[in-house]
This record gives sequence, structure tokens and C-alpha cells, in this order.
Amino acid sequence: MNATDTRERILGRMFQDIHKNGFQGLRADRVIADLGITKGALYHYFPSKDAIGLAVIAEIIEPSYLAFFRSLEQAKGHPIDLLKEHLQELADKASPDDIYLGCPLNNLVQEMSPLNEDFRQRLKVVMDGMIHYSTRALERGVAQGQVKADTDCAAVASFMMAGMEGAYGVAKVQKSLSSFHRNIQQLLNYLELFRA
Amino acid sequence: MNATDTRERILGRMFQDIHKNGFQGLRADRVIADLGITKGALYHYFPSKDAIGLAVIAEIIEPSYLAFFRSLEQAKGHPIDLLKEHLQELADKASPDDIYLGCPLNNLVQEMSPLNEDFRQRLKVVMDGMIHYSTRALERGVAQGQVKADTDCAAVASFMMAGMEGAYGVAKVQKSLSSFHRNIQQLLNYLELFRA
DNA sequence: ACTTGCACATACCAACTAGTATGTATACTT
DNA sequence: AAGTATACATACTAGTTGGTATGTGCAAGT
Repeated sequence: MNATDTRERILGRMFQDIHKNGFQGLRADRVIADLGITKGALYHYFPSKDAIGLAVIAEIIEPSYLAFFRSLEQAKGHPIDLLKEHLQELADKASPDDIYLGCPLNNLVQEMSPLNEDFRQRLKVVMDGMIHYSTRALERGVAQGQVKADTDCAAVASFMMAGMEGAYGVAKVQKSLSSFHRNIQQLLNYLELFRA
Repeated sequence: MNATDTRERILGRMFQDIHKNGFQGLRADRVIADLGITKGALYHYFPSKDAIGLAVIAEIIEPSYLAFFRSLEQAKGHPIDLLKEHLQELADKASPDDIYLGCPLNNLVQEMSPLNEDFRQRLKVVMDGMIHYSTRALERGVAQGQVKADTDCAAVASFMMAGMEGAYGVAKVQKSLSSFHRNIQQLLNYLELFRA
């Protein structure tokens, strides 16, 4: 067991605990007991609870969310198809637990934005990134005649993220995977409107 | 100062504190200090912290959210216009603080659904109610030829709520009122699609 | 061999937090 | 007038929580 492993093991469990309990509900003691380590190890790697939350965002949440949207920059294919396929994949791969616990990004946004400006700014980078790359993909689509010329690409990209987050939220309170699927389907229909 | 006043004063401040800090972040001590009362008063009216949260949902959140949607049952006018006007009003009346703190219902849904089944069920009643009344309004619109005949009214109503919650979420992390307005506008455009 | 620094473990604490036990002034009932 | 219920106030506690101070085994460098 080398040092990097321990740090990542801590981060991984912290992410899980935050995902279920929220950042304020995160109990460092619970996590380290779970991992079979002690406070010495934890505070060796992280100076404070806030630092743990920020590290979870920067090292786990941001990469996993932005990976697809960054890939749009080099992707061939119709941007609307690419975006729709991504949303469809999200819906197809979602487990009941994914729905019950909700979108990790959205959870942290709702909880932490008004409480901690550092958190909000890091979360905003993720959200802005997703919207930015989607916007650019749609704009390239416009240039190539794949997307309707009068499309407000930024507005559509932004609303796509809102629709996705909202779909998670509604499904979460209803505890219903099929609710999530239905709402994603509506979002897909919406996106289709902008195909040239 | 009669008893009812005190109880409602407590509930009102609890709502505000929950709105900003979340239920887990709610500190009863902070609220009673703020109100200039003591624990004796608080625990005279509420047996536990959970009971406070549930009372806030039942007595403040639920009525304020369902009032409009219940009114749809007797409302004259085009259902799509009625729904759009409500969303527009939400956008028009939203203060920067409303956006920064987010939608109280959505906040509690994200935070509490996985943690407390009582909370989830009470919140689900609110969400289901809003969707239910919207669905019925759209269905009446179909019957009266105001809404396209092939409209999946339940799916549209559900996605309208998702879009609204999502708009709050995106605007919250971006701390941007204009983001909220843009996303609500997109939601309005979406609703317009179903006009007969 | 000796130092240095990393990767933890152990023990501890101060501050907080929900909740309780008990007292009391006032209003209302009989 | 006396008893009773209501609407609080005061004082306290047990458990939790983030964080710290200190110690230690070990590996790498010199």
C-alpha cells in the first residue's frame, strides 16, 4: 500500500459519503473507521474538512463530468446526436442508487453554493465547462449546417444542463428510475428541435 | 404576543435558516438566539429537530408551492398560457437572493431525500401535486382543443418541473439572475410547442 | 551508521448541539 | 379562591465533531 493509494482511497470514500450525506453531513470519523485508518493518516493528507471537499470536487467530480464534454472538441459527428447519445447513456447506465442519491454535482451545488464561495467557484467551473463545450459543439454544428442557423447555442446548452439536473432532482424525490427516463426523453425531444 | 404568533415566528425563521444552511446546517440555537427566545419556547412547540423540518415543509413550503397549481383546477384560460405566466412571474419576481439561495423545495429534496424517508415522502407530495395539477390542466386543454391532441401531458408537466428546478440549480451555482431568466425562457419555448 | 523526512498511529481536547429536567409567571376554569 | 393548563425561561448534560499534539516505524539519502 503506497502513499498515493491511501490518499485516493480516502478521497474515494469521502466522495461516497458526501454523495449520500452531503458535505455538512460528511463525518470524517465515520469514513476513517470504515477505511480502517486513523486521524493521523487523514490529516496527513488533508489539512481540513473543507480541503477534503474541494479535493473531491477537483479530483473526482470535475474530471468525471468534463471528460465527455471536452471530448466534443475533437469529436466527429452531428453535435445533437453526440449530446443526445450522452444523455441517453446517462439514463441507460443510471442505477436505482444513482437516482436515489442524485447527481453528485447538483447535490453539492444546492448545498454548498450559498455557504462557501470556494466550493461554489469550483463547482461553477465544472458547470460552465459543460455548458461551454456543448455551446461550442452546437456552434460548429451551425457553421456546418447541421444545426438550425438561428439557434441560440448558449441558451440551448445551458437549458440542457438545467433539464438534466432537474431530471435528477425530480426522479430523486420520486425515487423513480422511470421518472428519470421520461424526463431525459423529453430533454432529447427538446434537443431534436434544433436539428437543421 | 400570543401563542400562535410565537409558533409561526419560530417556523418562519427556521424556514429561512434551512433555506440558507440546509436542514443539517440548521442550528436551533442560532435561530432562537436570533428570535430572542429560549429552548423552553422552542421545545414547547416542537418535540425535535425533525419535527421542525417536517412542519416547515407542511406549513410553509407545501402551501406556497401548491397554491398556484391547485388554482389551475378552477382557472379559465389556455393552460399553456397559465403555466407560462406562472413561470414568467417566478422569473420576474426572483430576487438575487432567491437565486443565490435556490429553490427551497429543490434544496430540501437534494439534501434530505436519501437521508430521511419522512422528509422525502412529504416533499414528494408537493412535487407530485404540482405535476398532477399541471397534467390535469394540460389534459383539459387537449379536450378543449387548446393543446395538441398527441401531447403526453404527464411527461410535459413533469419535465416542466424538472426544467424549473434545473434552472434554479444552474443559476444558483452561477450566481446569476440572467442565467435563470434565460433558462426559464427556454422552458417557455418548450411549453409553446404543445399549443394546438 | 546516522540523519532526515514521510506515512502514519494514539491520545486528547475544546467547542458545539440536540435534547432534558425543572422552575415560574400568567391566564383560564371551576 | 384554588387548582390547572399554558407558555415560556434557566440551567444542565451527554454525545459528537473537527482538529491538534505527540510519538513511532521505516525507507531513502549521505
